[in-house]
Amino acid sequence: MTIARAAAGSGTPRGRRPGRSPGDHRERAILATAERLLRHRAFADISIDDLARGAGISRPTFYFYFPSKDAVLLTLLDRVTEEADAAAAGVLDRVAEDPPARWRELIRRFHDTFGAHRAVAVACAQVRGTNAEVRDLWAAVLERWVRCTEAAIEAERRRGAAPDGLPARALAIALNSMNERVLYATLAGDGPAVAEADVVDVLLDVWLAAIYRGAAPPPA
Amino acid sequence: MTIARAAAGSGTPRGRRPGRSPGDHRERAILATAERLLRHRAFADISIDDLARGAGISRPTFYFYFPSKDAVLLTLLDRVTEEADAAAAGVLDRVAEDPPARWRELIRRFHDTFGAHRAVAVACAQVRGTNAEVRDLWAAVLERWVRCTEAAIEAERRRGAAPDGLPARALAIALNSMNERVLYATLAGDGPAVAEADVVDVLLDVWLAAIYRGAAPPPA
DNA sequence: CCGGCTATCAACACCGTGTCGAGAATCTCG
DNA sequence: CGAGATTCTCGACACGGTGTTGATAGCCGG
Repeated sequence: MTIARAAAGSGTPRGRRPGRSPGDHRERAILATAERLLRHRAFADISIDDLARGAGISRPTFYFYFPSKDAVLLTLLDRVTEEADAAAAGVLDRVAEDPPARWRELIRRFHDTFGAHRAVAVACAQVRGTNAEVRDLWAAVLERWVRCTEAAIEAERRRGAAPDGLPARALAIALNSMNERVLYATLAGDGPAVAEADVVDVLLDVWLAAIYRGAAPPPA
Repeated sequence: MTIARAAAGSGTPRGRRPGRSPGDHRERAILATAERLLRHRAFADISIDDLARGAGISRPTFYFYFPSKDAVLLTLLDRVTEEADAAAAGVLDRVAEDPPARWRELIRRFHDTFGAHRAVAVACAQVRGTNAEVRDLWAAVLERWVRCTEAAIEAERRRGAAPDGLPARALAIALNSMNERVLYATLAGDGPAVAEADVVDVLLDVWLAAIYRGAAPPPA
């Protein structure tokens, strides 16, 4: 299964045609300001006024481009998850060629993508608690990844590389949830965390143990 | 290692002597109101006025008992984690007697405790993003559990029941993080989740695979 | 050159938080 | 008992952030 986006689109929020208009420039400026401020301040500590001023407009004008502060973050999240999807695309289709290397590649790419946008990732994790749209978007993204993982585990089982055991879906949920939480703790430095240099290998180790049960998986 | 609380105390917030005073009654009323309202509304949607009215006092009077809305939740969280600590206490000291049963018992007790107070648990998870005190308290609690897990894994390795591999601390962090996230998703019904009836066994399965690597652990 | 779309902002209404200062109720001890 | 401290209470206020309204300015096509 290849990761494919379900046209979550959400393109330009207001009724302007996409392309080269003065308003398009402003919209980008707001998004850039948000990502910039997020590097030094928590999302809750950034006001709409900060975003507007950073983009060189007044607060009411902000509302011409986005319906709320949360919508800005949602757009940012959408971009990042799109990037992560692209980075992960196809990796799992070739798991059998060299299982440990492929699984590692998958985990590493997620780590790299979210590491490159950690300000956005951290802000989304923080806001997910209070904002239903962010929560739902993230849930949908995670669901896609869970399904990919599930399909790959089942494929490994079919070719006899992985033993049966837990339902593939339950296992896929547990492993992806672990990755989310561990990666977040590492990137945000929040709570007990694994060192950033080790985190990919630690996660990989648990994935392989849970999927293959100690038996070294044979390449196809 | 037995779980022991580090006297996080935080007892009565204002300068009253603990015991049977009219103010003590009010304080309990506020806490009870918070836990009750949390069952039907998100924490962010509950105002200090709601809490005050629920406890039969005015908003300014609320501030006599708690410095903020978040402080109420913090007190609630402190209670629940205390309960979880008590439930988990000692279980890991006897892992070797019957490893699968003991590890399962540990996971099940956490599940039961947080399941019994899911409104508080869910609210804390949501607020952790924006409130440093809740985040820090939770981080400290998790750190204790990680250390217990770590010690138990090392003990299993010393007696030859578990093979060497990942540093015990890294493994303990990964597994506890997985539990936190998966349990939260299940209790809150947020995102891809394992059915509540299965969640303990799913988590246990990954723990055993990661710790013992497919080799059935011998009892002492 | 006019009607409609894009874009802008000052001013306003609203809501929740937290503080202040003035009290009432209760307790303590000479 | 009653004077002084302490516990407890709330009306009224100041503040800061959100989202809306209505008026206005540029711009582009017909």
